[in-house]
Amino acid sequence: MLVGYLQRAGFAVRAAFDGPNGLQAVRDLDPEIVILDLMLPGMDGLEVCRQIRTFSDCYVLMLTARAEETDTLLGLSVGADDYMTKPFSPRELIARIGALRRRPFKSAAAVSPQRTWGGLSLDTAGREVKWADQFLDLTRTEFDILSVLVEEPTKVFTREDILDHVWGPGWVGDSHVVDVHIAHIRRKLADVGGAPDSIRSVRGVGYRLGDPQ
Amino acid sequence: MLVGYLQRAGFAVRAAFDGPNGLQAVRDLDPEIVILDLMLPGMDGLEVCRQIRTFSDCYVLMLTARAEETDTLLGLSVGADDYMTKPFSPRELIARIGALRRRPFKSAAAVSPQRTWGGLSLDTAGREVKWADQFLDLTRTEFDILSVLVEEPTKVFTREDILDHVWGPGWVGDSHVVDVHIAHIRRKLADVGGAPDSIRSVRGVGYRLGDPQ
DNA sequence: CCGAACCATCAAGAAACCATCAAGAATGGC
DNA sequence: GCCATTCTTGATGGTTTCTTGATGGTTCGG
Repeated sequence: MLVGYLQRAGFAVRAAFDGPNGLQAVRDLDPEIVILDLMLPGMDGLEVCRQIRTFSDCYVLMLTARAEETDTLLGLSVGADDYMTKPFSPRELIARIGALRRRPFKSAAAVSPQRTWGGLSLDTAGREVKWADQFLDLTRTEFDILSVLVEEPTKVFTREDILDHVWGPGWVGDSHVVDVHIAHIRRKLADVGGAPDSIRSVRGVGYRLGDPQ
Repeated sequence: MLVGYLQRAGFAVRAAFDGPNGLQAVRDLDPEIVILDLMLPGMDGLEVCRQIRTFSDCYVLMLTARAEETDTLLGLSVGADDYMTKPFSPRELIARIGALRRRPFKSAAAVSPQRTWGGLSLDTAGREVKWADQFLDLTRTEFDILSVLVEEPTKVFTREDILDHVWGPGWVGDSHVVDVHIAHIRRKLADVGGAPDSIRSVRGVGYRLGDPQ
């Protein structure tokens, strides 16, 4: 029945009637979307989904007869992208498929832009910094300074550059503050084993990141 | 009440107070959107929806008092495009209508039904939040804030970000309100055993969700 | 080799920030 | 119109973070 609807909606469809056959078909055809019934002969639908996820990033839409919460949670936890509870209308199925394909994110939505340089990596949206795999606990100003440096990792920034970016152009005060914050960042980096010259001083000019090793 | 909100949002609104009158109005006016309460005098909301579907393709948004699964499933199966559970915030309603109209395919599923992060899971249509398997009883604003955070769980949102999303860009007032609501959410989370840093404060910046364990 | 400029670090007071509580205002349900 | 819930504002206290000033070491030019 589903095959008919989907074909009429313009999709190329391949049906499989048990878990192992389905899995093989996914491997062979590398489809855009898999529609997977939770109740399958031969293999649990959840298991099939888990297996698919080991080699494919395609969209998986689960069908389940029972609306029990546990099912849906389980489904999502093994990597399904959406689920539907029977009975559903063909119209809704088509709509859901459309929604999946339009979804640019998937798990990628959760991944925010990261800048890395050498052992450093910082997530600007989440404001997290790591050296290798260790998180650094930086204050706001420390983080802001580091992100300025990382933005052009080979450039030397004067204290004024840094003040302009982090404090804003209107700020008045001693540019020596920058030194203090840099010292703090260095200290925290050292505490997690960061390279000693991750932040270099350029005498008479300012600061820049060290070359990555 | 709804009529007021919708009019202020720029919609032309026609209200009807029972099923038959509503149906007749839909026939007469051929509206773009129908907002339909499941609890209606004179005729069941589901029946009204089914009838509408016999002659119209307009968007149907169902309102339901209780978030019982059966209601929502039934609603979707008779051809509703989305549903909301009371109590919802007016801005949420406006947002949903906007989403409906922008949607090329019609279905509640275009908005992914559930968002989860760590032990948190929230159902955006039903406006229900759970930690593990416990429901949280959040107010509108609390729910709205949490859904903003969950939308990009690794991002730090400033208070202004949150105000813009939840209160709308025009709002004037102390951004300190956000703190208070966050405190309330935290309290309710703690009451059901939620992870202590489910919502992190990022000093000097704002708030974000904690990493899932 | 000496002095001046420069930088790193420390410490302490000042400022900013956040959590929480409480009370009045607003809102929506009946 | 009244009542209960929810929202907003204000005040307070404790904590973190920022800034400044002082001190001592280092580098570089003369």
